[in-house]
Amino acid sequence: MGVDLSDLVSEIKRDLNLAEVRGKKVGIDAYNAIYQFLAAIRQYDGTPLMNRQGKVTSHLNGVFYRTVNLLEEGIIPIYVFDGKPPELKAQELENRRKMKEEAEKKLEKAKESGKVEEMRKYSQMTSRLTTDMAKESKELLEYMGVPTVQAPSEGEAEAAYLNAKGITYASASQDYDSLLFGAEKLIRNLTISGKRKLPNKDVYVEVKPELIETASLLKKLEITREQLIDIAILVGTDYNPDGVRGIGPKKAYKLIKTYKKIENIDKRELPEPIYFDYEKIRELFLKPQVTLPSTPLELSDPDPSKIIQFLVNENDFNEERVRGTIERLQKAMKEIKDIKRQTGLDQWF
DNA sequence: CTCTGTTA
DNA sequence: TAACAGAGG
Repeated sequence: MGVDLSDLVSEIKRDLNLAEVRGKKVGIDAYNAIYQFLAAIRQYDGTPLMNRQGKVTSHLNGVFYRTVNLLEEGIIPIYVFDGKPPELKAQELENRRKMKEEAEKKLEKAKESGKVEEMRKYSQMTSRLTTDMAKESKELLEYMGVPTVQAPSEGEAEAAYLNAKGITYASASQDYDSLLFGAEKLIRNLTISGKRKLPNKDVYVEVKPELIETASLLKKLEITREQLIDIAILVGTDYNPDGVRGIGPKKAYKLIKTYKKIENIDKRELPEPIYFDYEKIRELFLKPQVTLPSTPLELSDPDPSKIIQFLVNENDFNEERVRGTIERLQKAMKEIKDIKRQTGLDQWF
């Protein structure tokens, strides 16, 4: 999912020192983050964490510990949740639904034959982020004192808007769409632990946070954001998942460098005609549906008893562990207050 | 993904 | 102190 611009971005991306983000707000694409938790926080055979009623709790586990880790680094996470997807996304969403159905079938087969490796692989692929899960994640963050933002439409677009408006320092997501939506800075791999499992393997590799600045990218490529969007459309976005077959990032870049925009491209240069409405897709990236938050996005004091009630009593988390993490949370919040005092950015109340 | 206890 | 295995709910 998302646009694959890794080939174009590889030259200008750089390692991010987390100290650079101390005391600053970072918009987090909540869907992107929670989905990763759902896929990754599982037992060896792929069973997700669940409470006694059998409801999945992997997302709560991920949100809770990741958020405290970020706050301990002095980073203020602003989770941005998806609203209603644009109609043009229907095809992509349908594709994802089909993929999950396929994975579910394969999972059944793997279960029948008891192949544990495959069970885990296909379980991950069946991960579904429900509206309940999004609601529960927001609820937990509220008790933790961490603000959230409800996007009218695409969360990624809203997060990019907050960044463009200077409300956040950067936008964090694994997808490159943020760049198309107008984010100034994109952080990928915003994690503290630095370990990530390789797809389909039981091997862990070091992953470091990296920073991509839109201005550097456009300068390096000598193009405009509109042209970057055209490149993405040729390659394929969530609004035209197939793109133009046979055109990858490198070829798309050459075409746009030569012809400036999609409508100018010589038809003989394309392996197949363009059948999608590229003007409408462009519009979705250039003028996405976004909103200015009605209240300032500031941290507030955590409510330990509500966190305990929710995680321990309702979702069967280990009380000792949760209490320990709440202490870390409170300490981290105090330190952030100090950073703000020192840097004169105090907007606590 | 992240935490904790164990091992070298 | 760092690397690893196993568990978390």
